[in-house]
Amino acid sequence: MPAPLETCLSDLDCASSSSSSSSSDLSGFLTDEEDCARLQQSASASGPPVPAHRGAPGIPGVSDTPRAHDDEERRRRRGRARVRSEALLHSLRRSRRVKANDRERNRMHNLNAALDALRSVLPSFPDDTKLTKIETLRFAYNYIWALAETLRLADQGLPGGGARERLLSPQCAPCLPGPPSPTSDAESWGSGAAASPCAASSSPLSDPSSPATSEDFSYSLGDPLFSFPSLPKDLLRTTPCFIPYH
DNA sequence: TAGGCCATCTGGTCCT
DNA sequence: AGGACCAGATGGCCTA
Repeated sequence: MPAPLETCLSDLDCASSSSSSSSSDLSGFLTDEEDCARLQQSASASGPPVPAHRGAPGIPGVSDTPRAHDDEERRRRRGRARVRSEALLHSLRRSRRVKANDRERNRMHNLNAALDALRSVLPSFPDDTKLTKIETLRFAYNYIWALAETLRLADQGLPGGGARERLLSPQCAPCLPGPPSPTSDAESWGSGAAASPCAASSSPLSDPSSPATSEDFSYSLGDPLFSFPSLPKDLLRTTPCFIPYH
């Protein structure tokens, strides 16, 4: 357990003078434990604060007296100790900052790994373009919505229920990994558009019954279909995702 | 070359 | 008290 910074500081404040035993190894960064150990060693080696020169009453201080010489020496030591203390304090702060940077870097790496995992379960793009972070999030949002909508329609006894048309429309195409499997009910997929804001604003494929081609999936990454709607959260839960934002 | 995206650093704030 | 989280700043790389 590293000693608190305040402890080190208070120790340093008490160190008005210091022996030469505490070398200041400022090259490289020290651990907190090392820093505090050194700081405390420095403080303990210096002893209690040296009282100010009281001088003998009636005897004016003269610089070349032995007492005045001692005072001068103490002042010099105090100055050197302070320089060392500040350097070590800087080193201590630097050390903690480096550790925090390392943790932050690691945290961001974990976040990126999670984003990669998310990309891996999303439909891949025709041109293999790697989605940016924001695109990944928007795409995932849309994709989840499209899948949920498909399930909802299926639960309503509308197998497909026009879902294929909607989902394969230029606006919704990125929400699906590809055309339905050959074993799926092609007829049910091909007919009738469900009443949804998505369907209302989408234009179906020229031939909905045919497998979607890469051209069917053509879109630009900057397309508004990837946008989050700028709507309140509660509205987001019930509103299809394809609301452009500008 | 401007603009977008990204990684990293940094200091502040919140949480355990 | 220390770590997690967050947002701003900065600089590098890439592309239209």
